[in-house]
Amino acid sequence: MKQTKIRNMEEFAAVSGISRPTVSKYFHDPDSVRASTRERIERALERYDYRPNIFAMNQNRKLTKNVGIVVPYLADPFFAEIARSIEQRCILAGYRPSLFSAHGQPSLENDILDGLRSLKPAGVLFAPLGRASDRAVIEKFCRDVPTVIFDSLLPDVGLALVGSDSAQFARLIVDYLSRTGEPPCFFEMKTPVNPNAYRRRQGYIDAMARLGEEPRIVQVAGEGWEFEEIGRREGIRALDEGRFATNTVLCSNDRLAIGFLAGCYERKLRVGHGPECQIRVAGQDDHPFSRFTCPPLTTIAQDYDAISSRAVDILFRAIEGAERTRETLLFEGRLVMRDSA
Amino acid sequence: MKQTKIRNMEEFAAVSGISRPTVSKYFHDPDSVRASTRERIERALERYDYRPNIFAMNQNRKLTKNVGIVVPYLADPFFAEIARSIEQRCILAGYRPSLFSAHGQPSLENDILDGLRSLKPAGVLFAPLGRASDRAVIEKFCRDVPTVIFDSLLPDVGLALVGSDSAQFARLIVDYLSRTGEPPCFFEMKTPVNPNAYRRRQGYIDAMARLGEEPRIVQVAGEGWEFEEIGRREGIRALDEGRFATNTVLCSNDRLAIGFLAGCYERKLRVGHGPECQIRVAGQDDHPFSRFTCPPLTTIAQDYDAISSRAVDILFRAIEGAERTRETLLFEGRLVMRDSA
DNA sequence: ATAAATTATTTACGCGCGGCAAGTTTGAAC
DNA sequence: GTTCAAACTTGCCGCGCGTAAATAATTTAT
Repeated sequence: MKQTKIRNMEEFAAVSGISRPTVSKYFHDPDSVRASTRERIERALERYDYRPNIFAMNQNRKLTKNVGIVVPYLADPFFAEIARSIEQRCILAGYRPSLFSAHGQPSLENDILDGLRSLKPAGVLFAPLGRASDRAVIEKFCRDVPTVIFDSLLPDVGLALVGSDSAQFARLIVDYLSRTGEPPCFFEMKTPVNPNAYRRRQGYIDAMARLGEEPRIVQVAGEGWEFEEIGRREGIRALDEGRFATNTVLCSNDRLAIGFLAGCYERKLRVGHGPECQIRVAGQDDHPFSRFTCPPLTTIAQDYDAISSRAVDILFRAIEGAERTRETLLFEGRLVMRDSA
Repeated sequence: MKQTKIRNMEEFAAVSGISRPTVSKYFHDPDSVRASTRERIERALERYDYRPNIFAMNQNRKLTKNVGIVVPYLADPFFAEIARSIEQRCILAGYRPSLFSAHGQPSLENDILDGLRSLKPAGVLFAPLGRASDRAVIEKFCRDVPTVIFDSLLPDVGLALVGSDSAQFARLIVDYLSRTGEPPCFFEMKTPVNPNAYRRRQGYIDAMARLGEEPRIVQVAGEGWEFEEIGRREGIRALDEGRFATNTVLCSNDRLAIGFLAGCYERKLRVGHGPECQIRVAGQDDHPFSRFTCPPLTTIAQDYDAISSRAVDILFRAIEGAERTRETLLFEGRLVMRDSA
């Protein structure tokens, strides 16, 4: 690397022997210049440590390479994982992802969308808070910025909806639980933050109906995103009140199940499918921690990879011009049998 | 809000009846203009939906309002939580935080620091990967950009080091465990990713020495950031090989302990301090999930709030001009007694 | 070889704002 | 009413790059 400091594209163009507009074109898309030109630029790039000023670049570009990733709650390892996956894919595709978390707060979600606007993003991958989200704000945002919605599937917004097939999840786990023991009760929050929760409840009801079983839903109080604590505290309460009609509990999601397991432990209930066990517990999501609970949690694994890869794919296709009508993509889950049920 | 679209600061200055340079000054710091002027601008701000072009702003500003937050592994809820806390504080202070995770990969960490440069950040709050970090890269970065290091305290870099007092952590938990039962063995990875781990080991050795006890360190194999899996798998192996000389195990951190608890469960060991229990397990960190393990994990709570608030504080003081020598701030932990020990 | 198509270069301008310097107004203290 | 510093205005340049149009060079096709 030479000592001479390159201050701007002008100087870099000079040392590479190419005109500035062509160099600019190269940085926009390296394949848009002749191979010989590209080689000369890249040779200069190796000798001099130059990179375009990103602020000057984005100032006039019609379409930036910025991509926003917005999740509702980053302290949930599920979202951390999917955000990581999406982030990597964006980088591979040559974009600049920026990660944001609403931290469970609707007002923060609005602020994020608002701030995202000034980044002039080429597109956004957005998992909304859900029920608490400000529909009007999101609708307006999606009208202005190409947005793929994932996880929390708000109807009628964005380029596409990418998530999991709640009905299939429910069939899979309800069938399994019923086949191997008593049919499950469904444990959930009365007013869940996530619209998926409603689909999961309905999925449970339908799956039970298919088996000719009466649905047994146990709804508990609790607000916010501290699912584990709600699962533990309200799970204990429900256990004490004898609200579970069978010895099998299907939790609306893994975090609730993790809390519920802690509650079972506190009440000295043996959890699992062994002969000496008193209760079976299952979750949904395959949360990163669910294999380390005691006992390890039987659950339905979301297809992280498929969701992130398709969401990113759809966004970039849309950005690169392919007009398309709004589509909804639902991926199937996989039964992960562990010891809890 | 009026219909007239404001295209730039010039036009906004016109409708607010203030000159553009003064408006510019206002956006840089609202308190730097006269109260009456500020009021006129803010009235216009309510009527017209204008905000400065962030790219044009940052292009020429000597000091941007950008702040980088870099953590080693965002899928760890500990880092997600502390990142959240830091992020909020930055926003409150009027800065624009950008969050990055190295996802456990040193090359990605380097890329992040590299990319951060082009954001011209006013400052960076940085929790390095630790042992795997590229010292030379980090040193160079810290020379160019005001950086406060937290969590993973790499010596001799950055404006300041903010973290936890490992020696005090060890004294607290070792004293407690020894007072209430057998003195603890220390369970850790042989080649931990985090330099804190070395300090924790040393803290354990010193704390044992103070009590006149021989240190009993159980080191296990395992690379990377999947601590829970390492704790489970290698914990089982160590148990099977009878490597724990006492019935009490202090894990280097909570994630390892969470995995170790899963291993104990698999080996049907009763964990806790009750009379019928066979083994006691403790961790360090007060990981968000540690109160939902079975049994709930006894641990030492890191002072998240103090760490994030002081780190941010130091950074902003430094940015705003107060020259200071490098300082190291270590916060004490708090013993969190739960059922596991 | 020549014509036609593609790709580079030159030239010129604009983006939206920061920042400076010189002059003007404001408002509080005397 | 005067004084005077602080706050404001006017005018202008620069930042680093995008982009467009016209021209020139190169490649490909005929």
